[in-house]
Amino acid sequence: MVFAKKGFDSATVREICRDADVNIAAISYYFGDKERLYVECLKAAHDCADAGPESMPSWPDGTAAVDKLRAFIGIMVGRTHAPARPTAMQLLMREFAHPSAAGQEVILQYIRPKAFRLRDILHELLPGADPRRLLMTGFSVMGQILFYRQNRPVAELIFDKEAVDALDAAAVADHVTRFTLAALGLEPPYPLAAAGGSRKEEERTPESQSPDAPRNQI
Amino acid sequence: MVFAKKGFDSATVREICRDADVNIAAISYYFGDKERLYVECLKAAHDCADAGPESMPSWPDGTAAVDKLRAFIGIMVGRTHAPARPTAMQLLMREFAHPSAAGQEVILQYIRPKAFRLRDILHELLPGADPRRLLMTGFSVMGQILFYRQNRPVAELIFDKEAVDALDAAAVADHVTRFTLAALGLEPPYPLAAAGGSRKEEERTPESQSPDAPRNQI
DNA sequence: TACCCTAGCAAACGTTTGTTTCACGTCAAG
DNA sequence: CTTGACGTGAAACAAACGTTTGCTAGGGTA
Repeated sequence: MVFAKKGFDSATVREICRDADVNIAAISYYFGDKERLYVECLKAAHDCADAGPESMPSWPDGTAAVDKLRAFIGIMVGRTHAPARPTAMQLLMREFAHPSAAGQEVILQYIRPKAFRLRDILHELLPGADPRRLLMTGFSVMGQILFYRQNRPVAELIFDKEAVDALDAAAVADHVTRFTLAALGLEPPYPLAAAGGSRKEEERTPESQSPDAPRNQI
Repeated sequence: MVFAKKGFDSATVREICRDADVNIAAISYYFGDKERLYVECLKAAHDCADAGPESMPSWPDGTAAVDKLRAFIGIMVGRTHAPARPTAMQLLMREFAHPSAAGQEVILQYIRPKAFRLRDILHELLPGADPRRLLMTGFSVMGQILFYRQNRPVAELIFDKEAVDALDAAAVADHVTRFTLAALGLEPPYPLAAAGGSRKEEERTPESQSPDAPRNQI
């Protein structure tokens, strides 16, 4: 998708049509104009990013809050770090950074439930925390997760590209989970737990988490 | 600056010149073309963002690593959260998210020293940690800090705008510092240290408390 | 056959883009 | 006073933009 790579303004209808092998007039015919095509792309991207092998599960009643947080982080890292549809996620993230009036609603619909889900988990985890701290704690979790998507190009420039690329979804999810749980006092401090050497390097998940997923362009 | 608000492609030379009260031909006369003007803007933004009342200090020899981290976080939060030159920081962050070939060098020059500084501090703080974990820990710190700049629009959409705006630089810096130090086991766990007594259960959770409601279509 | 409607295409539309041109004003040096 | 370099503003430029137009098939209906 050209919109995902270049953004709304930089993407031209001619390039989009050349890429999709359709005639220029088709955009006007089917969508009306460029902006309405963009909105439809956003909706499609939202549907793509939201669907997947694992949606946000509704846990069994007895699930411990810590496990919920663990699962939440794992899913969110998987979604953003190695999404089934990279271009769809890229398009959403672009709107994320610079929301346009067109995509505001779509973004809200996509993000809001997850934000509330995280806050509910944290609230269950820290019953006594005031809302302000709850909010910032959620931001700390999401900030860690989103960093790898939003700042990866810069990180690869500054450090070794290979070292950054070696951080796969499983490693990142594990790190963020431990870091967060340790910060909340729900697990031993991070470096001490790691110094024991119990951490196995072999448990990385195979990167093809959905080998049969249709990978067509939006 | 029009570039900061709209990005390179969306900003037109006519709007830039109208905004700056100069003639269109002046751009060609002084800079050559639009792109070289953009590079000069980036350099100027870098100079603006780097200068300030407190540059990155060189601490006295005896400074404890914890205090260095505290100061680092405080400075970075202050720079990104309430920068002296908002538009300059906005322009840098735009390049940050979508680096162009033009601005790559400028960005590297601006960010790289700070990244290494943070890693040195963390290395001093955690002598035994392997590089991989050191890297991710630095990302966790920077992710928390950058979240408030890169995702503020979305956060304001999802939660109360006032609640998000109430998180000033000092509060964010304090939170990130405590969260990080607790995660590293260098301070007591965060919620315990903070649980002074604000035990208010009647916080405003806007109707998000429907655990298995069908509206949750994630 | 005659008619209508939809889908799709090439070409052209008017506008806006970044850039260039050129005449004019300024001012210090010769 | 003349000269020439410098800076500036209005206009013009080709190219590219999003959008519209007019036309051609093709299939269903009466």
